[in-house]
Amino acid sequence: MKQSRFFAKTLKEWPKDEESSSARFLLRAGFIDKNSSGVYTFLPLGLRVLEKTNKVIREEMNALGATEILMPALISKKYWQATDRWDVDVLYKVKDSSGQDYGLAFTHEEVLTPLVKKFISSWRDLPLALYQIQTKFRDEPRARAGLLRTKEFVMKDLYSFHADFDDLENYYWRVADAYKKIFKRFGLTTKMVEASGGDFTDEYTHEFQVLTPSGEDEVFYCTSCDFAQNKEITKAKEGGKCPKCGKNKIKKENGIEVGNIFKLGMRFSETADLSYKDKSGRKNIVVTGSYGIGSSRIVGALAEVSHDDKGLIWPAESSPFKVHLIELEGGREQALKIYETLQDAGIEVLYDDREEVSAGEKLTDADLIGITWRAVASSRTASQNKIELKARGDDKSIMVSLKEILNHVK
RNA sequence: CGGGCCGUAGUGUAGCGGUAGCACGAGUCCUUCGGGAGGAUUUAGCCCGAGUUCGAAUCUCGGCGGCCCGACCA
Repeated sequence: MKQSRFFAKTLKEWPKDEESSSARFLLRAGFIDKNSSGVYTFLPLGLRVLEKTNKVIREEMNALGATEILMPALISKKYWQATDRWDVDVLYKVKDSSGQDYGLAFTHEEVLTPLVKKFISSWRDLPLALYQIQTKFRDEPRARAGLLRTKEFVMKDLYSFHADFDDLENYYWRVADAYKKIFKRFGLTTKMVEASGGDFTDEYTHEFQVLTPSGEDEVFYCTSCDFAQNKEITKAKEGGKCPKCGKNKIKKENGIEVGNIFKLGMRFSETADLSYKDKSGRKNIVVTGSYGIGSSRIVGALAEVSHDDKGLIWPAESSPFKVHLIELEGGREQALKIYETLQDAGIEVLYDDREEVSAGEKLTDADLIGITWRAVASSRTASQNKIELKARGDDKSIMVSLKEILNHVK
């Protein structure tokens, strides 16, 4: 992709009013554009990061044996009434021209449960796991911090259906492992934290929290064992005794919730009469679980956690491009050759071919955008017949040949 | 939804009752070219409404919008 033709521009100034560093960087570097409070456009750079995020999530969901579907966002009132959720505060309500009421989905149990009812009848149909990656709407009383809390956001939601609680339990922990793997691939360090199940279950649920001072949740965890609980439910105190291992190693930190997993049990299936016939022909209620990952929020969390004073630093799996190729004075011929070579090798490259843009500006932009690898071609590098290669997080660059560059960045 | 701060060219700001200015951006031309270049020239603005006043970007009230704190957060 040639940058001269790319729909993205960095801003010379910091966006005014924004305090959250992820919002400041994502806006200034041209990843997103604010349309109104809590509502954003994903510009090409931001969209690429979002798609990378979704790609990783898809791979891990498919590995769990889950199947992808896409449900509607516009949901007729009757579905919300069936679960008694037409009047929840976060539901956006709309009317069509004939006066029909709809709610914009903030979650999809209402759609999913009646859907699978049409498909599940026998023990042979279970277990079943379906997921989607889709835009959710929530009438947040207070959007904040760029992509971290928005009114419209992209979320992966997975729902599983089981013959009994044992099977749910087993699957639940498999999903937990998949989640850990996903966040690890993003380079995000997360804590799996016990939290309240809200209206859904008396049992604890688990949240995946990225620990950072700017997170809006508070997490109490033990530095000696794996105990971790959300402030909402914990009895642990900072510096106090760990209820699990007994040591005085409780620490308090803020976190960004990037995922959660729920054992719904029979909460929705019972009221919806979602059931199956077991091997002896007896009717049983289906046991369910639901599992979410906020993929647009992950983009925000990555920006929040991974940057320096010059700009963003994308981990390899999230970077909008693999290589940012910077052409400086006298580097045209060399740059074109690298560009072609990388493209032929299937490596995504953003080629800064802009003319009449100063070297300083190009390099500053590259730091701001934060693509994992930066390659510079100039008269200086051309004379040595090498390319200057630098990882965004590193101070030092190395001189490599055209062949070597492929080994480094692939 | 309570509280606070704030709305001036595309962006960032100055003006604090009396001719709306600066920088960046964008356009044109010349010179530059390894860390947001220099000169010339052009372009573009007071969130909306009411009130006070001879006169309002400026004061008052209302609305709308943004950010932050809190409440809320399937």
